[in-house]
Amino acid sequence: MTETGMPPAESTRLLRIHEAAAEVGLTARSVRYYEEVGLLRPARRSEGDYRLYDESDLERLRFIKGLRDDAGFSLVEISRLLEDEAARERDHAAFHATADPRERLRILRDRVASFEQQTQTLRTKIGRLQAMVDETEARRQRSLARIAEIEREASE
Amino acid sequence: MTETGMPPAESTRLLRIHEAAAEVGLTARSVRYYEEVGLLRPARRSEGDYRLYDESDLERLRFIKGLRDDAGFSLVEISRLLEDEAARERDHAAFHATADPRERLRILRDRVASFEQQTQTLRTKIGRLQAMVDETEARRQRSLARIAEIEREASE
DNA sequence: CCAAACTTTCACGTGAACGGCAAGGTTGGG
DNA sequence: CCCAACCTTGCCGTTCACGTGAAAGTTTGG
Repeated sequence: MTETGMPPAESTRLLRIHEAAAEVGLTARSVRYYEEVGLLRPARRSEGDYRLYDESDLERLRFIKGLRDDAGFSLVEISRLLEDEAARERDHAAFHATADPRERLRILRDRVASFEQQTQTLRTKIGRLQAMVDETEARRQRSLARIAEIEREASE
Repeated sequence: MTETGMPPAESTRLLRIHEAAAEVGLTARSVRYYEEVGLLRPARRSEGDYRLYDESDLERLRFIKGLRDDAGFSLVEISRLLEDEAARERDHAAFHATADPRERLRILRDRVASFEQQTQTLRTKIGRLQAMVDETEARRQRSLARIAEIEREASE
């Protein structure tokens, strides 16, 4: 009996909350909190009610952390962005539930629209940041101009 | 005596806190708070101790609001970015205090370095947002590919 | 099978970023 | 000079995003 012990070599390895949190750079408390406020659907549970996370959960956590830290979105804003994500997941299920190509096309087109909405939100933010960069650049240029001026005067 | 009443036709008109706040889209409470935590140097005061703001104060407030709302920086982060700004202002004073071209050049070069630091911080943030856009774009592309696939199958 | 290490829920605590109110002083038009 | 409409400094309240126990149950290596 050399090959009996392994539970079906599961899809992906399941992590408990501290492992999962560490993996994506969060704390267990944050992860529970995100579930509490509805950013995450309730996680799967072990026999003894421990939360278990798979790779797709980690991806979602990374996405949330990215929006929070990198983009500076509030959890409410993230929640709005993730509603689209949730809709996409529902669509994903619906997609596999039907074999009708017309229906499948409709679902996919919705997904595309949803992605476009998301990039739009992000690009708006990028645009505002870029405006600030431009302004700072302009001020830098003015300083450079004054430097040049002084150097010109000095060389006369 | 037709031209006596005007107090020196001041540099720029001075606004009281509510006017100034409204002008830049903040609340008076926030402005006082920003002063309290050191984001703003204490404002000038009127005879009766009312805070008075000029155009340069408004610029600073707009800058803070931009970092807060557009960039999503915390006040602590903004504070760090504004330390540079404060240094620039000190330099500005020092600049006008000296007539030595060599000294003036040094001050201006510091300013330029400070601006470059600031754009660097903002660009880092833009980069992270761009990465998220790219990822979303990639997912959109995959959906488009599947749409094309289904349409191809349908046309056979 | 037992102890150490992890987990659960519940509940209260905390720092950031203000909101709102009270009790007073200031300004400016009439 | 007066009064309505502003402002001042406290100071307590609130929301968000968690931190930090406490008390109890679960997992796992030895």
